[in-house]
Amino acid sequence: MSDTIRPPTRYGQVKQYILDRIQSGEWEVGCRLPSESAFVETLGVSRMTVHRALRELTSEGVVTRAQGVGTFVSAPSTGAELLELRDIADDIVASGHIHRSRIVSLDTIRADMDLAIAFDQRPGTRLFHSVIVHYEDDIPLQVEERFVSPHFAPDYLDQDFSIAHPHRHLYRIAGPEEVEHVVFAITPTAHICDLLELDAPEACLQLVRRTWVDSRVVMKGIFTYPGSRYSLGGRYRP
Amino acid sequence: MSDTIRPPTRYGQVKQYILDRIQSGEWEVGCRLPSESAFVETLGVSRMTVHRALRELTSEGVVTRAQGVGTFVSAPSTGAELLELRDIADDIVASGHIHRSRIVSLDTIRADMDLAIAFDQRPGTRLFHSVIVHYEDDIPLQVEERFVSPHFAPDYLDQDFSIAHPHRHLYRIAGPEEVEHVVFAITPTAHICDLLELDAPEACLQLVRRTWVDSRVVMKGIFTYPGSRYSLGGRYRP
DNA sequence: TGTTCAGATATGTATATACGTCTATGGCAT
DNA sequence: ATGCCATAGACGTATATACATATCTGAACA
Repeated sequence: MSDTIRPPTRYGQVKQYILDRIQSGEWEVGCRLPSESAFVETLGVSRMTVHRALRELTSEGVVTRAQGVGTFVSAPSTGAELLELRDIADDIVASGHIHRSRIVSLDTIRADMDLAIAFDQRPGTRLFHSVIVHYEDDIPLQVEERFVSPHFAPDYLDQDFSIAHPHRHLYRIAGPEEVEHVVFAITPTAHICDLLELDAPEACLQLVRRTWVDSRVVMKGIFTYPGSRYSLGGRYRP
Repeated sequence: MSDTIRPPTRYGQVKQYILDRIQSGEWEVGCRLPSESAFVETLGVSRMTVHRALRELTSEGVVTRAQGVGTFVSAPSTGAELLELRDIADDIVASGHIHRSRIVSLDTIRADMDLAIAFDQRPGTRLFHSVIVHYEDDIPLQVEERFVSPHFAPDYLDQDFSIAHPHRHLYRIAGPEEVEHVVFAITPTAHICDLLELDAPEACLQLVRRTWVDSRVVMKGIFTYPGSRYSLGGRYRP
């Protein structure tokens, strides 16, 4: 229905040039893209123009970049990526609302290779896996988290639970596709209604809104965090 | 808990400078910000740095800009802004899924001043107000829309409904706060389960994901679209 | 009185250039 | 072999400059 029109701006054209080659399969997932300087020579535009195109593609989740390394084609979103987020409790408190929370389940798990890379730990390290219902005022929001913490004590289990700061969290949620600007909305599901034993399902209807503040995708098994001790090894095809 | 640290980059400092003044009330909602050139003289940075700071603040919903006009402080998000989006049906088809839809309700309403400005119409103009359930494959997603269309015929009501292209749509959804990258996720609610007379609520649990592609906020009563016949008049305080 | 048009202003884009920072690599000394 | 270090490569940021485009304003004009 909608023809793919040629973008009017040059950085838009560079974006389209890259998207076309990813779409056609010429540049596969995990494949290293030409460097910014190479694009400059190939396309005859300035490096700032290339940089802007690549920066936008990064924020759109199409490519992943690392300073000193290069640019790589991201894996297409499966809808269940691991995203690193700020603490939800802080967000709720900072926005002037009352925060409570209740732990539904809390276990420890052993990190597989993906989680180990994501957390910059060794495989087999014990991580916490929790399902927590956060309340913004009285509105419930179920969040599944995996995190690692040396300060965690199991007797928090029956108390109000506020996740301390220095931990790194990975929230498994619906993942990003190509977008410019982000809002994340969750409506409590029927499942949550049952979980909380709410007899008035209408109380669930009010939207609980949370906002991403850091949406960098941790590409499972493909990419490491900046500063990670893990080398990229031979995973990429240059 | 979290101290506000001074951003390391200059454009980050410019962003913080502006955010501080908005936070302190020195620059109120609707207030016109200094021009890029003015920031250059005041802060002693280059215009490109100011431009990048303002561009990011725009994508974060903090300010609204218009070429040839200026930069203005956006209204804080109430969580229910009017956003202009691309057609959901197109998104579903373009992503390779099967699209169906069902109209739950369809009425006409009279445009109030806000809607009139948003649609670039006169107040009192008849608009359509619809509640439609879109299906991505078999996953339901309820969407409330307001739109104006000369081509619309009421006998679409019992058919499959695919919204044609030239219409302008305004989706009332959870609105943006400060974010960099956007994902929108909706889980079908208990209300939707009732609406669709699903007896297996577990079928509702699967996430329906949609992605924003155009998230420009239409500031109600404050801003007009580029190209609108409506002048800005004296609404702003320079 | 209403219209047209030129100029001023503000943002949008593009380039060239420079420097900073991070990472990977390979050589050298231990 | 192991560790240290210099270097090259790649991305991140910042500036100065120029031109393009959209909007508003006010003066000239019919």
